Amino acid sequence: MAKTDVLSLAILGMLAEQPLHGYQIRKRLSGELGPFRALSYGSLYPCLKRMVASGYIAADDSNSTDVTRPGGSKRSRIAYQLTDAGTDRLARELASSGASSWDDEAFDVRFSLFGKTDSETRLRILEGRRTRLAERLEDVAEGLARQRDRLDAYTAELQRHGLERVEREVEWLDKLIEDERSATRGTDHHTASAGDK
Amino acid sequence: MAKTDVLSLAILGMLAEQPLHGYQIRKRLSGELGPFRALSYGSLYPCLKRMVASGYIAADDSNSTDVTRPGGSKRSRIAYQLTDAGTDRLARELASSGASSWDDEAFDVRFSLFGKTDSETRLRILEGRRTRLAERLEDVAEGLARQRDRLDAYTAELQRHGLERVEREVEWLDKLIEDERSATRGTDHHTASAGDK
DNA sequence: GTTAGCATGTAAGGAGTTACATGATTTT
DNA sequence: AAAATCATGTAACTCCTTACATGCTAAC
Repeated sequence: MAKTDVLSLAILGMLAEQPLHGYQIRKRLSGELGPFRALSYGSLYPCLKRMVASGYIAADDSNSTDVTRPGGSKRSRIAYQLTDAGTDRLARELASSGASSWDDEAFDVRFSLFGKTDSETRLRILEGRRTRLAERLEDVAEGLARQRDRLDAYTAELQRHGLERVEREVEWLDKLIEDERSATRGTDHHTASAGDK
Repeated sequence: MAKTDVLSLAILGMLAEQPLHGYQIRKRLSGELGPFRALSYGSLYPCLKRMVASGYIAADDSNSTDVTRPGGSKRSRIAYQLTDAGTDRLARELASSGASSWDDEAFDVRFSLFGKTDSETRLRILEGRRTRLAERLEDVAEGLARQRDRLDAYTAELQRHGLERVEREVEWLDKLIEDERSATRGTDHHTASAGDK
């Protein structure tokens, strides 16, 4: 288990704020995470089903308050909400930078949940992501050096642009890391910081 | 058919320069396209197989020049090269901005083949890509406006950063488009052009 | 002589998409 | 009353990765 697929984590985080039904989850997910992620229903509903089966969320199919029809089959709108197990699961997930939060997608989801994450973990994730990008940078630079001559102008430009993009993301991370550190110094530092490690 | 999967296009383009064997193709592919694409063998070899079956490439399993062994089974190193059909296919693919070249991945591959693409097609692809990104920009801006209040600081920052990234890519494309246009005016325009700039 | 890297492949499976199929509710 | 949009779901398929399985060749 523990193989937290990214989607279910995002859903857990979303349901922590309020119960939602599938259709709403999809819209928010699409909006919340950058210009990415158009997530299809064919992906979402089976995931919700699995999560119900695992006991992390409960389907509240109350067609409810208005039982005019004998068959009672209005059927639309199934609201999902976190169970206790789901709340636990989310808390555990949020506390550890567990199953690789460094991939592009996983990082975005983790980052969008930073509001519910403690500052130590935030820092760990930001630094992990930074390390990962720095490695990529090295790989590319190395690759470039090895085959420099064989590259036509367009391929070289593509490389340059890709490199630039990653460099900018590293700068972004550096800024965030710095902010995080100064915020920590200011506020919730509980153990004295004297020292070594 | 016609459903040009990206990988096979990249391979066609690569083999147009020289015959290569699978292992080499993979290394180049990994290097050539930005910091992306680590492409596994489990993906590559079946694709090569399909392409052989379709007649676009030929497998030259010559263990050849050195037939000391009676069984002749050295087996390593299968060089692939374009067939006539493959050359045709590549030419057709390169001439049309066919099956959506606007996705992130497809665009990168198409761009890396710009050296073999005529300038009209180059322009069409660059502009198509630009349009696609501008649309995304609109979608995000709209989404942002609609839910502005419900966003915590981190999610908002993620959005902002995503937006910035796309904006930069649009700028990059604008620069390329401009270059492409002025190059066209300068050189391969057969109606004269005494240039200013 | 053993490790590291070159070289080819297959099988199982994950994660998602498209297309389909259905029906309720709101807006025009 | 028609059209748009809300709402849920399934089945088939695509594309890719991981893990496995094999063997050659160069370097240390």
